[in-house]
Amino acid sequence: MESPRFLATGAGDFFACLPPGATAAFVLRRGVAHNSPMIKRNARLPRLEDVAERAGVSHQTVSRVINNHPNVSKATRERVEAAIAELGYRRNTAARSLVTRRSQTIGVLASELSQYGPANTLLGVEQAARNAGYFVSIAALKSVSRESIFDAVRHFMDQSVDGIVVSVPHSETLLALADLTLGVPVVAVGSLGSDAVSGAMVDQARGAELAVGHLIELGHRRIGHVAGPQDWIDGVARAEAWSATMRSAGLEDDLLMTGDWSAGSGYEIGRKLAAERSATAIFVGNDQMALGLLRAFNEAGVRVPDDVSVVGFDDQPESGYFTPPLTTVRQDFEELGRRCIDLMLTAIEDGKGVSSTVVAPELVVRQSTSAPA
Amino acid sequence: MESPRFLATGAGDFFACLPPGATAAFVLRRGVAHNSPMIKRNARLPRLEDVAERAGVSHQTVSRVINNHPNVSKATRERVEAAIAELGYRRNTAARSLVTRRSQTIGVLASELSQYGPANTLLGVEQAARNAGYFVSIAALKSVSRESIFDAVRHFMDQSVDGIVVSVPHSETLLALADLTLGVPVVAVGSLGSDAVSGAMVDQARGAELAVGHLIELGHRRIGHVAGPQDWIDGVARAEAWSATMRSAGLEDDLLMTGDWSAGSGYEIGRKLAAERSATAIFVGNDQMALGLLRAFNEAGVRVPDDVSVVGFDDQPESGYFTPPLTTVRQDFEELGRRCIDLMLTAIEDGKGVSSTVVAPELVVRQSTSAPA
DNA sequence: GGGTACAGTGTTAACGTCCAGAAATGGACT
DNA sequence: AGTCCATTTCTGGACGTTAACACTGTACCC
Repeated sequence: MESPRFLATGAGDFFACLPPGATAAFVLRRGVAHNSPMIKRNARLPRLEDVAERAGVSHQTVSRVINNHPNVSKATRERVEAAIAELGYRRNTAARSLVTRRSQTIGVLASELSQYGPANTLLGVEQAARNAGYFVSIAALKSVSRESIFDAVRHFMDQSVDGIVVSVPHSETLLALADLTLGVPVVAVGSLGSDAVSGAMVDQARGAELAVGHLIELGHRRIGHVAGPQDWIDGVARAEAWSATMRSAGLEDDLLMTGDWSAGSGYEIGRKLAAERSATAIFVGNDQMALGLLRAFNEAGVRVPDDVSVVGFDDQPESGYFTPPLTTVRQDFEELGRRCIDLMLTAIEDGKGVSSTVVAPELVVRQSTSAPA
Repeated sequence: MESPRFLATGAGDFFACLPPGATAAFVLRRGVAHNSPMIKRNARLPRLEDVAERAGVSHQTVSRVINNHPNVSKATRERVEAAIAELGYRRNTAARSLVTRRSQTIGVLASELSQYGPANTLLGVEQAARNAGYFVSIAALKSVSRESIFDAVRHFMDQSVDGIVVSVPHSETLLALADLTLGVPVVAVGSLGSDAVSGAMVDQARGAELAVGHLIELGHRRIGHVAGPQDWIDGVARAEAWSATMRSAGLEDDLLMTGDWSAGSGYEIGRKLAAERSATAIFVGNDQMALGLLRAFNEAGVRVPDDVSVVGFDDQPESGYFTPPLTTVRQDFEELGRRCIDLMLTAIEDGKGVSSTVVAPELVVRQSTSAPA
């Protein structure tokens, strides 16, 4: 390695540009503008041809080795692998994707990322995708409009992603997507999808049923629901399941209010509820609105759970520390992400059609619910 | 357009494969496995050559148009632009990046994404990067270890990203990165960086000073601090600034406790504090731990703010709805992301060296603070 | 011994873009 | 008309990979 033709420190190392004998730390300390693009431009990474030369084979044979083709003799394979390790060769994604028309990238279209659910869904999706050897490109929407969705999709198509995961929790989004024929698989997460789009979701109906069932079992008869916005898939699903569960138990489903998921809207609704005192229990669409409710009740002197029971939805880490600790429905977002990528991979790799999968929720009973007075 | 050689519906449309006269929706409804990879393989998108043919120029001229080279006559440019629009041409990223050695992609290394701060930082970074015409690739770390950081960095290098944004809030991470010479710019977000890495951060010291200063002004003398973990950059910075502010006001800085950011740890510490009653005010490292504190105080009959004042840090959306509404320090994460991408772009495009930038925090006074009894 | 079969390898040609240099175009000036 | 220059346009490689096909040599069969 006296006069290397290209920059590579060997041993599979991708940290280039070290003068012989110097540690990486040394280089940084020297005050060299290591992050100037210069270095990158000067650097010439080893390519198939270089590996081939070193191993004494053709570049195609090297390609076979790195792609695990069967028709390579053991001896050759080992020689090539040694050469790869020595040179620290790494396959050039751009060249590969130019010729294969595959980018090994999955685009994730997300919104509401500052909320607990969507953020954790993203986490699960990213983990699963990277494990499967895919890159994850993200487009977060500040506001959900047809325009911004199309923008993001165009962005992804420019990148020629192999598939798009849509984690936008509005019903409208799915409709907007159904109008596109993209040429790549689309998987919705947090929705069952449609006849055209695969979907992975937590079973919202079952979750609501668990929550309302719990209240009914405790002996409540007047159970209200604070729904999320009705342009959200989850908002609708939970409201409908509340309604269905009430009716099948022979109870009235007339105490329906609608918030916007925020603690603020929960607070406003809570003030009204505290004044009316029409229900002995409230099933709230998410934990944040439940937090607002609790605050309003506390201010108005309504005791939870003695006067009114409250159940939330999500089980955020904080929910166990509300005043009082909140009974709620837990969603396993990581599992959700995993399922979603499973669907995506079968669609990309096996060319499978549309299908959906459902993750079971779980009721977590804490201290915000009890039998009615 | 009787027998198009490649699939494109014209009018800048990237939704391919429509038979003439059919709407996209129609195609989907037909039950065709639209998301099978088949369609993609069959599809042949227009390229420079196709546009050139249509406009009656050479492919190089088209290239000049899309890259805004000056030496193209107005007439030619218009003809080319028309052809581009008609064919719905979009530049092939892989081919471009193969030859330019630029991927137009920024890698974001993130962790703790389920927490408010990091999630919003990501949002800001993504927004700014996409606005600047970059793709955003994400690698989320489940656990922060040298191993997982190197994995993620290798992942990014395989993708040949043009730069890496590091949003991992542990001090250790920066150290791990300082040991690498990557050949691409690295910008830390949520840290000032080092002599080798640029950084953008919210001014934690100023934030803590605002919080503690507010309490001192109200007349408090015994002010405790519930710090975040001391392997977190923010945790250390806030604790140190609390200490410095106390001492420069001639007050003791001996009431220091350490939590782990969670409401749970805040609750535990809150129980101890409620028993001891050693402080008249507590500056808590983040809003979640403050929530735990409030709950512990409420259980123990300690009134906030009458008996003890509490200040948080972050200003999450819920914090205004705690019991009582929390006085806290707001961080503008979006602005933070913007600054971070600014640094990145100058590093990538102008080859500028290492620098850092600081975003000012803001004190939000609500009802959890008052003068001591 | 000539044929097939097939594992193992090499050769050549794409993929779609950008870059350098060459070539053409059109005035302005001799 | 011829020369020169500036502007505009074209031609011919790269870039690093994979795919298709061609070529060896060995094993095995009739």
